[in-house]
Order: sequence, then structure tokens, then C-alpha cells
Amino acid sequence: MPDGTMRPTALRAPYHHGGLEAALIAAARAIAERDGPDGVSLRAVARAAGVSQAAPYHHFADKDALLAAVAAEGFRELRAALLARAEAAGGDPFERLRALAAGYVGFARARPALFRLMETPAFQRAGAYRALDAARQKSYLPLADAVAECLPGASRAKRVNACAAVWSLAHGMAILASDGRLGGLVDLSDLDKATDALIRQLNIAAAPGA
Amino acid sequence: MPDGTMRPTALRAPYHHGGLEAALIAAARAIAERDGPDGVSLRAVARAAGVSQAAPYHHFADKDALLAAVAAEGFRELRAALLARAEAAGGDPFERLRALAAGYVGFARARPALFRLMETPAFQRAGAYRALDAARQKSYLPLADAVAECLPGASRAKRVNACAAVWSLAHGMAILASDGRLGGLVDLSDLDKATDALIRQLNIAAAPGA
DNA sequence: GCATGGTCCTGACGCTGTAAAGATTCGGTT
DNA sequence: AACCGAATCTTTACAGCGTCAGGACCATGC
Repeated sequence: MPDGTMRPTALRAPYHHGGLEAALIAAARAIAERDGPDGVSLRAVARAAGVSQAAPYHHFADKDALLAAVAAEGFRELRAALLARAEAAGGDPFERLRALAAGYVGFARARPALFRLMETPAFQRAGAYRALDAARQKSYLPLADAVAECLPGASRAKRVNACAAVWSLAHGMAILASDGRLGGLVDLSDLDKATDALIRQLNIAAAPGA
Repeated sequence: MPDGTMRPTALRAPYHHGGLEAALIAAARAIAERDGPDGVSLRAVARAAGVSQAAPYHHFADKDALLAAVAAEGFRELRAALLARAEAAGGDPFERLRALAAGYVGFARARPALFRLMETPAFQRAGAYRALDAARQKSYLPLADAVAECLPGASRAKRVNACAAVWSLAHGMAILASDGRLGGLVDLSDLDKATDALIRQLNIAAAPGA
């Protein structure tokens, strides 16, 4: 193509992208899942979306804001995955709790790069990204609810403690499993079962199966 | 100072630094603890050590190798802190286990940036940095030993499960606490007590005090 | 006294995030 | 239909980054 500057209008990409914001989020996520969170450069994202390097700044304040949007999408998907598992688990609260924990760990294991991005400490700072905060908060609720239902008569302190224990255990497992570091201790090929075994070690409810 | 090139020898820094490797590690750690792991630039580290930007390459293969050295130092300190806590805890295995978990979480809370650096996934890849791997491995042993001593007659599977549970719980607490995210659930001002309460929720041994 | 090799510096390359200024196009108002 | 403001996108530019090549310095061993 000898004439680069005057390509026929029909073949040239339209000046206005149309859905650039969504395209940037998708491209950033794809790159993050391929090369890890640190492999994401704003310029590469822009290239992948077919726009100039400065175009993203019309949709995101800076690079962190774009990554925060990706993370928020991740939390929404995490929430959806948790709700689906809870639904499938049926009515027993402890059963549901174990399903939620397994879902949490499984999500991290299935999308390690995305999970790592969601855990990036730059975005933890509450108040910095409101949409992210909201999505994160909402993603944690199913777990807290299930814990509360497991301990109907307990004091608030007891419930809070149990909630912290479950969350910490699931979070720790999620991180260790997503990095493959739990491999020497538990069978990562059947992560649901492994999570079950660990959650059962918590004094949350009388574990029926044993 | 009009004559920049011919400063008197007595006032000029010696051409050979003397202890550059250690100075670089210390500078990198100081910057990481002030600005976070991502705030560390090789050039800034070199500036802080009073050498040129390329000098570090005579002591470290690349930036990651320097950060890995900082992380290894962190793991050695973590191990020392854990051993000290175990020593102070006395003879009861479960008491020692709780002290170790509290030490683990306390370390992360006291040095959040260093802990975050140690958990950087780029360094998790086993075999990439041998000294780091060794230091990390060794830092985990006290916890595993204490768990084993808590369950003297148990099967290997049971001990491994308990070990994974303790490690996951402590690790999750460490990360959540070092980011301050556990604040809504537990009292971060008395982290030892909070860790105690959570570890007690594990069916590791009959918790005596209740 | 001189060569060797380790330690350090200067300068350069291509990459990054981001700002400023101009071009293009859309939507709504005359 | 003509216009204008606002939104979107491009070009250009700057400083800082990790890293490398080539040269300067100097402690050590012959």
C-alpha cells in the first residue's frame, strides 16, 4: 500500500472509534491475562484497540484508572461466579459456605492474572475508585451472608470472627493456589475438594460429612 | 563549585565503593518501604547509593535480581522473627503455633511494603532465584513443624491438611491485615489477640483457653 | 613495573506515562 | 441547511525508565 496518508475513506477506520472505552478495558484485560499485570502498557493497549497512545486519556484519568476498571469487571464476574455456586449448592447454609469458598479459590486459580490485578494494592486504597470499591464490596457479601446463616444464634462478635476466619482462609488459599504454591500440600487438580477439606477445619458449623 | 572535574581527591568519593552490593540492597529496601515496590527504580537506587545508573549491573543481573535479594533478606528476617516468637511461647505446641501465626501476621502488618515485595509473583517462579527460594522455604518451616507437633498421632494426610489450613489462614490474614482490609472485622490494634481468635477456630488441637 | 580483571562512568537506545495543541466528527440550535 | 460547542482522536514532545556498549579507573598478583 504505497499511499499511506490517503487511504480510501471506506477502508480507513472511522475517526471516532465508537466503543473505545469498552475496547480498552477488553484489550487491557487480554494483555494482563497474557503477560501479567506489569506487562500492561497504556501504549500497547491503545495499539491493540487501534487508536493513538493518547486516546485512552479521554476515557480514563490515567493508567491506574483503566486497570481499576478491569479490576472492577473482575469483581463483578467474581460475584456472579459466587452467586451461581451458591445457587447450585442448595439450601444448607454450611454447604453453601463451602461452595462459596471453593468458588472463590477456583476463580483465583482459573484467572490468576486477573485475580492478581484485583489484589493490586494500589487499588485497595478505599475511595480512590468508587466503582471498584462498590464492585469489590458487593463481591464479598455472599460469603458474609453465608457465614451469618451458618451461625443463626451466635453473638455478633462470634459471627464477625467466623467471617474473618473464612475470608482469611479462602483468601489465603486463593492466593497460594493461584500462584501454584499450595501444590506441595494439597491436590490442585481437585481444588473444590481441597477447599472443602480446609473449610471443614473451621469451627463454623458441625460439619456433617466426615 | 566552579571546578567540577578536578575536585580534590580527599573530598571525592572513592572510585570503588567498597560495599556497593549491600548498599544497593539497603537503598532498594528503603525506597520500597517508603514508596512501595513499584516506586523502586534502579536509577533511584543507584542515586541513593551514590553511584551511576549502570553500576548495579556489576552486582545484579537486572532489576528483578536486586529486588529478589531484598525479598530474600525479608524472608530471613521473617524466619528470625518467627523463631523468636516460638522461643518465647514456651513448650506447648499449640501455644507455639498460635505465636507463630501471630508473628507471621504481625510481620506483614509491621512491614507491609516489604511483605508485599516478598509476595511479588515474579519471584514466586521457583528456580529463578535460588537464594530467594532457599530463604523462603526456610521461613515456612517453623510453622509446618509446629503444626506437626500439634498432631503427633495423626496421619500424614491430616497433618498436611492442617498445615495447609494454618498457612492459608495466616497468609490470608497477613495480606488482608497488611492492607488494612481486615479493619472492619477485627481489631487491628491488637493483632495478636485477633490472630489468636482466628487460629482457635481451626480444629488443630483442643484449644484450652476459651 | 606491568598486565589482568574487577569496579565504575558516560552516553545511548527504545520503551514508558502523560501533557499540550491541533484535527476531526457528532449533536443540538438556530 | 448552516453553524457552533463539545466530545473524540492525532501528533508531537518531554522526562524517566531498564539496559547495553565502550571506555576510564584502580587493586591485585606476577
